[in-house]
Amino acid sequence: MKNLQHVPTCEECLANGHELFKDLTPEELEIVNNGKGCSLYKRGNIIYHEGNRINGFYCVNRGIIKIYKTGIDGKEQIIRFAKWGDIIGFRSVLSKELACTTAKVIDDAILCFIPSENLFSLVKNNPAFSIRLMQLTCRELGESNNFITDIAQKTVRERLAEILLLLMENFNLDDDKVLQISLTREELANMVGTATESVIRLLSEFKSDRLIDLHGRKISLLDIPGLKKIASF
Amino acid sequence: MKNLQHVPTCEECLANGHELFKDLTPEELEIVNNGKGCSLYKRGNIIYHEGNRINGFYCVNRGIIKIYKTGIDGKEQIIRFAKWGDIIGFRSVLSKELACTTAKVIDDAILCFIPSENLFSLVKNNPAFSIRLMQLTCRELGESNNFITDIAQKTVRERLAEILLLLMENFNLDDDKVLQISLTREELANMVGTATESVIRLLSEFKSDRLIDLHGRKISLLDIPGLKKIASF
DNA sequence: GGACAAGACTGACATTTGTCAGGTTTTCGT
DNA sequence: ACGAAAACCTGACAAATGTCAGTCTTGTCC
Repeated sequence: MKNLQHVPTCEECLANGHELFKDLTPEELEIVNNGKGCSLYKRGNIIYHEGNRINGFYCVNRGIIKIYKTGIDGKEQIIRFAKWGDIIGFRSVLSKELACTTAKVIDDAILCFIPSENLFSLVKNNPAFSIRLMQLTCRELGESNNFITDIAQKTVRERLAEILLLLMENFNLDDDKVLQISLTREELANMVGTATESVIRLLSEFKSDRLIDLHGRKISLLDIPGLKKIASF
Repeated sequence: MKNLQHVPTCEECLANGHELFKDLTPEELEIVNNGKGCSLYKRGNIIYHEGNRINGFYCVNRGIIKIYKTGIDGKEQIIRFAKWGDIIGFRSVLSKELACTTAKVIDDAILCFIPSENLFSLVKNNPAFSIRLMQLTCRELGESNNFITDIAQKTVRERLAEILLLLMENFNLDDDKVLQISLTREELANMVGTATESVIRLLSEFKSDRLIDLHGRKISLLDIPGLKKIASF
């Protein structure tokens, strides 16, 4: 990957509200900052592959990454997205397993790689960091439990409405109510866990019911309460 | 819950191969052991309810607990089981969230409750414990990713075969190849994420294909390779 | 700007799975 | 051991969703 002209620093992210390293001493922060490697990734680049060993974790400085698992016949199941302030790759490092997901860039991104020795060193020397990291991991585990239950029990229609609302919460709408993340219909289907055509049909239906508007890949959410009702919140 | 005549000790579990407290000093182990409360739970007892605050976590000393989330119309989605050596309830403690699951006893159980102050104290003072707990949590997160992908992509038939094999791995077969966990058809359906009748029909089909045998609630796995083939391992 | 590939859309039809209803068997508690 | 409730089973039918094929539109690259 290309190297950067402006290398992001941990201090900048901290100043912008990044939380993971909030409890680090200045010395610890300097060690992490000096030990990291930051790279620019273009849309479509793979950060790490399912099945590979990862020797560190990544902080997302800009852009959007999709984290997915490849199932039957190579079909993707998107597990989640990562954006500024999120970290990826730590699960396999800490569990001492191979990566069980692939991370792919969907909006041009900058990621900072932090070697696993630095991660383990922080866990060993800074209990406040450990607690914060565990909090993050356990929240992700709770989200997974919700995800499992939704996929198992909700209809595709309910799920699509819910996914649109979750995307709104995570990535916001602009002034025209357009979702600030651009996904193919296939990617939406890979989040819902259904066939691409099912998503296309339901989006058309939502459009004709005036719940959303569609312009190419752009999706405007016109009726949030209506979508919430369908999503069975 | 009833109190016990024989109170299990942490030392006994350690001697039997329990791993979570493996890195504790003798002093730390004594504090945990003295601070815990052990109770007997009968089949059907609830250990903790979804939505409640939990002020500690539980070590399972004997018996089997099902961990489930309640979805639409009160339908359960079983997330996993816990048996001897497993811990439950730590996720909500560490994430500082309410419990997102319910834990219910399916085989009479003994559980030891460890207060959250002791958990946080260990994390603060024993980095090896922290690393071990994080490893455990991250492995569970990896399993969740698999679960999500399977539910989304596999047919109910594939999933049922897979669930039977997972139950075999976790709870073993006896000499007659009978699964050593007793579940209703509804519970199996709540693991697969499908209707009870679908499970019943598929079990009948597996039986007539000589993959399994059924005697009341007892399920014998007769053809492991056949089940693995169906499960798309 | 043009060409081509990828993605989006639609309809027809097939398959899978769920719901409902009724009857049978097993489990559980006394 | 008995009775009641829970669980299991089965068939018919409905609903949801997937697959396939063909056409149209958008995005990307030169």
